[in-house]
Amino acid sequence: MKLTKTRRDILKLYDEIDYPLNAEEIYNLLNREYDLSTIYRNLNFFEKENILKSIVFSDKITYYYKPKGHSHFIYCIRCKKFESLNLCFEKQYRDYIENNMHFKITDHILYFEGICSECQKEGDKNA
Amino acid sequence: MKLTKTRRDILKLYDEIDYPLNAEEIYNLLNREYDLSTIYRNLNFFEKENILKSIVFSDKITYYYKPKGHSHFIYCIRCKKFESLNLCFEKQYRDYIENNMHFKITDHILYFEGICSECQKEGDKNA
DNA sequence: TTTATAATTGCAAATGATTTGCATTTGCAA
DNA sequence: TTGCAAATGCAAATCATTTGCAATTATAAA
Repeated sequence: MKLTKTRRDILKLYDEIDYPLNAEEIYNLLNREYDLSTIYRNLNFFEKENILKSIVFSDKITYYYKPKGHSHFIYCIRCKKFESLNLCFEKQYRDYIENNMHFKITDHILYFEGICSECQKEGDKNA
Repeated sequence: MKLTKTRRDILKLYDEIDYPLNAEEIYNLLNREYDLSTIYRNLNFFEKENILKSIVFSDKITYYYKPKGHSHFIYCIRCKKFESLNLCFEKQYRDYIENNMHFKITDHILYFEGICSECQKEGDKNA
């Protein structure tokens, strides 16, 4: 892999940020210094290389995150922020699926959506 | 809600089919009798009315399914077919998230992707 | 260090799924 | 049966994402 400035900058972002980002957000976080298509190309590249993983939330936009351990998220549909979910029954699912359904699992996606505690307070005020 | 022929036909489809379908598939299953935009409008309508639920798999296309009990799926990335997953730790997740993270959950998505047992056999032959 | 070259970039234009405007049609309540 | 809001078909628009191409750049070999 050719380590270009664009790639270095994207990866640096993900050193600091452990929640999913979409292409537009990355484009802006890097001060629009690189072409959006270049961002897209690199995100695809990183996904192919298993450096990043993608996920689509209810807004139907693709987000990319750096997988670490069990990466599951809760997405606040009001403030659009993520929290990590540190609870995972993946092993139980995997055992069940592989043993009883004879499926060879390549990927799994789990996320929750809702309203975070902060936004619930806001809601009390505004509602 | 106005029960039009289009809507009746779409709902009839979902009486027989319990796995996710995308707009194009529904359009074809109904013999292209209705406009694609009408299909889309109705799928959106059904989702708003909580009659259908949508999910995006790795092909980045929106699929709609009729939720019944715990609707989780395993998607075969080779033959593009679905199987239902009858195992769900939703309650455990929900309790944890609501009690420890004080999130009010509105939705959750769980699915696995991989290669079904049939396609694994095919793979043996072709590979 | 310079050079060769394949990979990467920027820009503009294309794509594909999905949405929308508008004139016409259709369910359904009165 | 009629009136009207809601739903439809069609064409055009939109939005995220991808692609073609000529110019640039990172890296490995000389």
